[in-house]
Amino acid sequence: MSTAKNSKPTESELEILGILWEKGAATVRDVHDELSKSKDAGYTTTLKLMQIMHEKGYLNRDASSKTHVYTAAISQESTQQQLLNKMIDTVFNGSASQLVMQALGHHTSSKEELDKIRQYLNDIEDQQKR
Amino acid sequence: MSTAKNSKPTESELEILGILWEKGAATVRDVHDELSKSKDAGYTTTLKLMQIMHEKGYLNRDASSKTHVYTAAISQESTQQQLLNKMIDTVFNGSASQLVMQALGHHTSSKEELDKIRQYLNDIEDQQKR
DNA sequence: ATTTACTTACGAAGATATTCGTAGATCAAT
DNA sequence: ATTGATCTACGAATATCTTCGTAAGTAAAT
Repeated sequence: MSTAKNSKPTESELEILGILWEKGAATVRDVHDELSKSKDAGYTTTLKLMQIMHEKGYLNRDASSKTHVYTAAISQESTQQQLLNKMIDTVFNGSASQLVMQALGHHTSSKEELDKIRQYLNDIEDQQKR
Repeated sequence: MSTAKNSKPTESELEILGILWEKGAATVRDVHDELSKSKDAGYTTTLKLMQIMHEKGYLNRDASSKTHVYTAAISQESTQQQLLNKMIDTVFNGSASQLVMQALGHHTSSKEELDKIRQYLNDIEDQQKR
């Protein structure tokens, strides 16, 4: 069986998922308008994509009114994890910490963010002790 | 202009790049044998892929002898960065630290690795002070 | 010189992702 | 009731990725 969880959204699908994760629920029009800010695509293109995503199980659809309302059917977190795992595996030789350092090295992070990560490291270590 | 640096290798291309990053230089045969351990593909498939990658500028080719010798034309680090940036952008709402924590949370890391990351955090902070 | 075992080049089929035109439904405003 | 705006459904064109068969070249072994 191939659930929505373990297959991999395409690039375009991720853009749409991103919008839905942010908005919660949205119509094709909502998504399309948002998408148009950064991209140039026809309305029916967005529609078609969202229909396909619904078929694949990535999106829920409320079709009770004429204008359908969509929500993401897969969580942002599980999708992030999915993609991270694959990336660690294929591009970072299986080393999560290598990925972490690379990510930190080229992004200016505020002191607050860095502290938050430190705190997180401590939490992990505590948890592993038990 | 679209240099090799800012476009994105496909899944199959990444597998080949991974092998070349590790081996340094290799023939199609070398790569194919390595690939065959985890995958099931014909020799000419690997050949074709590597030819295309050469056209795209991902690979260098030494064709001075009958059997050509390839090396990666794009560095592992820049490719990692490229993919990370895109991922942070599209899936992690632009927050590198969010990605970092997600990556750490679901991978058991040794104390040594965690310490290495702490050290890294300190280095970054030092650098940003100046 | 012929055979054998490789190699590259080429073209095309197959699979998947992306794009969009057109038709038909729905509904509000005239 | 007709018009106009907006929606979904559908099918098909286009683009991109992946796969592999076949031909032709090269070199070593017989």
